[in-house]
Amino acid sequence: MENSSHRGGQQSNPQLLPRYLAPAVAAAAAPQLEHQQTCTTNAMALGNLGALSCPPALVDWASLLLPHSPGPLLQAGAPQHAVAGAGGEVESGGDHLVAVTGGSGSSSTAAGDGDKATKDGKGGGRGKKKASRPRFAFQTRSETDILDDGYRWRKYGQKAVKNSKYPRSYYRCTHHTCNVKKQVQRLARDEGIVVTTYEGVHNHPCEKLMEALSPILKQLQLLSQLQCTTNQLI
DNA sequence: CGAGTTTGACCGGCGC
DNA sequence: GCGCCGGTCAAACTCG
Repeated sequence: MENSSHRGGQQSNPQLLPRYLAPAVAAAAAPQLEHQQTCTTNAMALGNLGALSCPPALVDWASLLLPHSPGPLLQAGAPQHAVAGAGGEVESGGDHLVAVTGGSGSSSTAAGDGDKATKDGKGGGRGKKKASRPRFAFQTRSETDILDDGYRWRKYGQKAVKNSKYPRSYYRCTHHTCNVKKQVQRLARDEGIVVTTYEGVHNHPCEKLMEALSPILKQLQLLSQLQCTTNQLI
């Protein structure tokens, strides 16, 4: 039906340049933002690289490649629209996006960190107990519902949501050891805005990001090696 | 044939 | 206790 645009697991968003970089940053940054914290404008702006005017110079790219690397990913920019709705609500912010996070909020997501515990029959582990996982929501102004954030997602459900003519889609990271989920929903009052909510922390590097950055990292390595040898010669 | 999507059903939480 | 609603499951289906 809808969402058929991302068949094959690859989501595409034509408006993003290195498309996977942008949301990947946001996604990777998500874990850094603990509950009830907010994102910086830059972090959010990264959600739409097409409109990104200043390069994310302060982004610690290397840390992005590490699933759990600590430290600030994005440091620039003053917080713009820090919306902290209780329960991880998302509010319309600037032109592009605004992030919000919240602990567990009203979500009844189960799946603590180890996936469904047991399956007692059909729908066994459903909605066990709310385990508060890091949640991170942001909005993007996009014509396509799906952001290509560099990770591979598998859709496992779609629901019509009350007070919204647009359904909410549920995705899970396809990485076997990773149980990060995300919800995608188009805003009812502004259909140009797509709200993406990430839940959980990827415990693996972003494939596309690695793929894209590896040549650059390689070059950097070579350069530093070269510099070392020249320093020794001098 | 494997991987991913669709979709109806199921289940638990929550408000009344 | 009941009904609503959101989140998840899983069979059926599609696609490469």
